[in-house]
Amino acid sequence: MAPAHPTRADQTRNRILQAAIREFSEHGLAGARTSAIAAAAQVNKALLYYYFRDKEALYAAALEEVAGKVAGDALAVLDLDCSPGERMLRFALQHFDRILCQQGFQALMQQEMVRFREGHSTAMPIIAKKAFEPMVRRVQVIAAEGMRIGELCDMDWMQMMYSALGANVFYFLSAPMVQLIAPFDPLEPVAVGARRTAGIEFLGQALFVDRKRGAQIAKTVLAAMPMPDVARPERKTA
Amino acid sequence: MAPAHPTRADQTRNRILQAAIREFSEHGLAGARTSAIAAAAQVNKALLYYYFRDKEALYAAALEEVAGKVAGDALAVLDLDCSPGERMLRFALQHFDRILCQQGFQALMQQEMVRFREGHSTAMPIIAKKAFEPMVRRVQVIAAEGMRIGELCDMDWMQMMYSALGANVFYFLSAPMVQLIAPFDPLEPVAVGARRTAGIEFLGQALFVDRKRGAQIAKTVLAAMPMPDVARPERKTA
DNA sequence: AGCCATTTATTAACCGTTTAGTTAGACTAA
DNA sequence: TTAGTCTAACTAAACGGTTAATAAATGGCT
Repeated sequence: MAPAHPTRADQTRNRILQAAIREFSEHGLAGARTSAIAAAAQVNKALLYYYFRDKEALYAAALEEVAGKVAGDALAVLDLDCSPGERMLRFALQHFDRILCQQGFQALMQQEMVRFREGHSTAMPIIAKKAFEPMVRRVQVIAAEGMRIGELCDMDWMQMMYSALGANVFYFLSAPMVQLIAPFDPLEPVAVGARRTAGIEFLGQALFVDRKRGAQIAKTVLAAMPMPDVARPERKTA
Repeated sequence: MAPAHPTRADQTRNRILQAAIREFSEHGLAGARTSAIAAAAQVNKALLYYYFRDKEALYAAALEEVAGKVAGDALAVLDLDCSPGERMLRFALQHFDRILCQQGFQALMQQEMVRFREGHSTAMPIIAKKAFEPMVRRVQVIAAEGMRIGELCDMDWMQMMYSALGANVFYFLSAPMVQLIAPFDPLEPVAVGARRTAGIEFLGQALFVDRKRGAQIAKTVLAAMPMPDVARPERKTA
């Protein structure tokens, strides 16, 4: 995958891909401009068509790039050596941090889900099978294990996923709207940190048979996984 | 607002608006075609510009139309005459049913949130203030009341909202992907019904101080609010 | 009621710009 | 030299938006 000697061409191709991820996540497939991608990658527009068949192929490649990275990270967390409940909380927290750090990815996926529901989209099936299916399968066995040993409440494992991840997605999804009607900025580090803590503590209360134990594990996980610096100064008004 | 005699012009304008809601929710602002909207509304393209300044103004009008309806429905539920905890569960359930019935609205909002985060969008501030702020405020006082009387767990009320609504949004948002990797279709009525029940029962367990009472109320609410028929046969392959 | 003047609603045809995509050829490192 | 990269210049089509002309209401006046 990653060659020892990234040739000049490889670097160029990658510059294009990174620029594409940015442009597509900000404007969607239809809204993205190929000329903008070329400019951001500092190449001629024709070069996009040298490396990728057309706009849609470039879009699919961008999607695949981010999805692969995400699934890899997630699987690593799910295979840690600790109790199923703790792995679940770690999984949820990592999910939160990923959205926090790579909001581009999240925007990309959201738009693609809408697009796919309408019947367009060809990339989804591929990344679903390749990246997300293994991850979801893993969560399923962990949830089952946690219930079997009496650590986690007996409930549908999918329900557990929806509870664990839904609030994360929704927090960032609704942030722009909350910014407008709340007296604070939900994307400010202090607010993000509070929400991050609250989310995990909530899962500790909601998922575990023993709420005391849930609170304990939540504390452990939060201590073990400090909030990453989000090095994005946001240039909205520019 | 709604005149006793909707004139011919009013009907036309409304046809355009409905067509716009559909087209924009399926393709986004950039992807939507004004000619497609005109065709769907069975009018000449120039009529769009007779009733609305430009494409973006039409988009804003479509957004405002759906947001207004949503907020109205939600406020009605929040003012029912029952305990704060029950109102919260009813609110969450109605939120679920709304997404189920009006998936177009949800797609529209999601895309707009992404768009707004990137700095574009002019419609968001208006619909935020007019439609969503009153709703959120109402939830806040209900949550506070529920905690004060010892019915609901003591937690940040925003956290409560994120938990209650996040899973709903996430369920439908992720449905296209789940369709690809799960052995069942999450949008099939039986799956939707199961998830609907599970979500409310989960909140009954997670939000209430007394889990028994939470389960009881969840059962009551589910009985009082039967799942609506979703009269959308889906024509994806067409 | 019936007729005309004025406004409102609607359309066919068109225009300028933007956009994805192409071509023909130049540069560069082995 | 030559295969692999890369670009300036171009094209054809699509798109948002306009215009000028027409059809349908509306409201007064007799």
